[in-house]
Amino acid sequence: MLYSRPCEYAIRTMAYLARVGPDIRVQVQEIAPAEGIPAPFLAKVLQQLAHSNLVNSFKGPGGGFSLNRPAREINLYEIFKVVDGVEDLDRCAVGLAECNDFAPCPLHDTWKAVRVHLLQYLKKTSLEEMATAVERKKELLGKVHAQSREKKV
Amino acid sequence: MLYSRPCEYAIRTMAYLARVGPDIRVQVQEIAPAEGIPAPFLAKVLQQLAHSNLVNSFKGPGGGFSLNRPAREINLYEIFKVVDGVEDLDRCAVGLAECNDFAPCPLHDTWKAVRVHLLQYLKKTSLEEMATAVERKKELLGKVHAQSREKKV
DNA sequence: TGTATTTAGGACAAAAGGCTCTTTTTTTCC
DNA sequence: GGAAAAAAAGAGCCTTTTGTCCTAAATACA
Repeated sequence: MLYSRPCEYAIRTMAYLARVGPDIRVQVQEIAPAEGIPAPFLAKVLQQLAHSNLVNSFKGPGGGFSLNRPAREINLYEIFKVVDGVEDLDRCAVGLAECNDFAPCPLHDTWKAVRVHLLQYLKKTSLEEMATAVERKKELLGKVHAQSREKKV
Repeated sequence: MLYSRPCEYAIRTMAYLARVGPDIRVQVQEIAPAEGIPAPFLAKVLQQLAHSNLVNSFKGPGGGFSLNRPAREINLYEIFKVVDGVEDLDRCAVGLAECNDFAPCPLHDTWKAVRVHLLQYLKKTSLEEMATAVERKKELLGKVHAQSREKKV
């Protein structure tokens, strides 16, 4: 509805990385089953995130992915922009060609307001907040996975 | 972004029918080029609208499609509901499973507000308003087509 | 009654999105 | 240096969406 499947996967995966902590390398094989995402497909998404410097990737034994910056400094809008692009949001909500502020469609102002609202929210919501919220939710749902990891730099 | 292509076509086509007036039969062959919609595909969409009793269809010479009710009494939500269905709107905006008011995702409240906002707008915007707005827009853009038609009942 | 016109409806085609598989490259560790 | 581990890269498949085509049915009108 709001964004594509790869983008949804990207957000959830980055929230996962945020939860395990900075500089912790996590492999596709761990994230995919934990988040219920097809592993080979997730690999593609992570590749894209790595190209955009949202995550770091490390090959070889002990390799994996980690956040490039602290979760606090990454907002959802960045992820959205990288994966889905932002062009569609400028389309007229009812698909009328050449819809703009000068010659608006009946939905124009409403849609514009909605759009601005959403974008602002995406921009001001950090991955850290997102991760916290997800964690809280999992606790509520009784789905806590205890996992131990080794810290690397 | 907001809704599917068939739905976009449906709204534009019904606005077209609203503009030509009640009880005027218009053929696919007229609407399609005027609105830049592939004719065979539009025929399908109109079929669907006819099944849902949003438009009347008439076969044979002098046939075509017309609105079933006055444009003032049709709102955009009805069209949206018939063509796209309304189920997707209930999904979590960030695709988190089991997102609900009890265990919300960070976007939950925002997305919910956006959704309500949009639905209300679709419900309160009539096809008549839509048609008027489109007409005004076309005038502004200097795209006025003069057309004469014969009125039938 | 016959013919032209127009929608109805089913089957098919193309494009896009989502997903998989295999091979290559890089890295670690022995 | 060699073996194993992990991501990178690219080719290919499946499903959904979008769009096309063809034949049948209904209607108006001569």
